[in-house]
Amino acid sequence: MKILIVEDEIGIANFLKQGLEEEGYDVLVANDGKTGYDLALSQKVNVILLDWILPQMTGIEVCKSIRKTDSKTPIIFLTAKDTVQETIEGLKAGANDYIKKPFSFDELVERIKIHFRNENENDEMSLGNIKIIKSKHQILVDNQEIAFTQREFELLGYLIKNKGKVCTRNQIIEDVWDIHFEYDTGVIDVFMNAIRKKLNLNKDEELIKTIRGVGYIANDLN
Amino acid sequence: MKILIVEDEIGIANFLKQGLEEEGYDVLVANDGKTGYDLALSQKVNVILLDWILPQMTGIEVCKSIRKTDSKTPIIFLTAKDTVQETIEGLKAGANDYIKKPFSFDELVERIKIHFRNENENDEMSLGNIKIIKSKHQILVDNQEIAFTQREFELLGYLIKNKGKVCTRNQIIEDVWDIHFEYDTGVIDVFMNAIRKKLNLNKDEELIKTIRGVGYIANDLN
DNA sequence: AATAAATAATGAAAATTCTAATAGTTGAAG
DNA sequence: CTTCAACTATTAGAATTTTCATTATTTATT
Repeated sequence: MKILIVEDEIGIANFLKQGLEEEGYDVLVANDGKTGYDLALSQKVNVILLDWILPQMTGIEVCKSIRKTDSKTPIIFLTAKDTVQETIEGLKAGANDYIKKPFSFDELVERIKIHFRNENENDEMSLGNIKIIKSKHQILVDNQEIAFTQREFELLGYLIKNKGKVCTRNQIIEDVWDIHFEYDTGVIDVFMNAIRKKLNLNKDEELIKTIRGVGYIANDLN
Repeated sequence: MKILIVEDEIGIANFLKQGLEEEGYDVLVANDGKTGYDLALSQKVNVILLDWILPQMTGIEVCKSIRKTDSKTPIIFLTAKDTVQETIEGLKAGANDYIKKPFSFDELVERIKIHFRNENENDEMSLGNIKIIKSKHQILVDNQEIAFTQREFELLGYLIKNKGKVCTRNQIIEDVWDIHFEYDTGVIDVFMNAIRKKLNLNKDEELIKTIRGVGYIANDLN
């Protein structure tokens, strides 16, 4: 998890860098707007902390320029410009949050974490003797790898991520198939069948259960 | 775009409701925590504005309960509890933003818009004589519909959404194929070929160009 | 200008995904 | 306890997606 700090006051930059490194983040510092802009586009950065008043390019300019090519990376303004007008200008430039100096470091950390919540989704998850490793695209049953296709992998991953909760067919179509228009299909059942076959589960086993009229649920048996 | 307001002070709730409706949002109001929680789960809401002090369930309880089953819908605390401690508690409960009363209505609107940026992606887009309508899953060339498969549709849509910018093969695999693990493939080229055939474009036409060594770009010709 | 090396386009076969039809189950109503 | 209706599982075949090999094109080098 890499954070880019764009801040010209060395003292503040160092204070932030040290604090965030203690929190376990990789930190990159740029002391002027132009360098910040270049780093934002060239490095894979997860969050950008941006001052407003900077040499070379202002924070607003940096923010707008980044947004021209990258609409996703979260940008947090961190500035002494504290009027409502300025806050709105910063947000309109494409920022995701706007924190006024002086700020609480703990609150900053918490506001940074908001943007990591999704990326933090566990790379490794397990359900009974099944283990799933997203980054390697692997599924192990009793430490033995079993080949899963893309869709099978995603569907099983989704059920395990939500283990203990019922996943409705609608939720599955939305979240796994990413289909947001009206669509009537029986494809989920077909894939559940394929997954159960590969895992050697028959349909009355507790590990993955059918909830009649609703959907499916994965259960850790403790 | 539907906003749920969970607020027990009728005056504030009405003020917010009216203001947000003028901004063009659909607004739903709950006057106590329990009702708010029920509505949040039963209705398809895009953003939730949450007060802290509420009858039945506190905002914190509502927030935590929603997050148990719904980890996505943005929750914005809107409260008079203004200490750093409380802000952090609110954010840790799963909120996405924390605005202290009294607040500027304009700033609230701007902070709400942050969460709509992604969903606001244009339903209709065009490139030259090509028109794409996401909600209907349609592609029209000179007002004549042409059948596209799912992947073809998504890839062309991605290029048009980013028209004027080069899309690298890596970006395309990440954003269109949603593949985040190491993966070497030539599948993009195959689909570009299929798309060009359907659109009757040969490879040196300006509308969709190959950028050698990088990827592809869609260009509006003006 | 000729050649080689790298990259892209293309076609066809393989694999996956999806549809649609059939068989099997479940649970409610009588 | 049966019967029926609604839902789920399973299968096979159709459509889409992906891989892989071949051909074509571009760029750099001689």
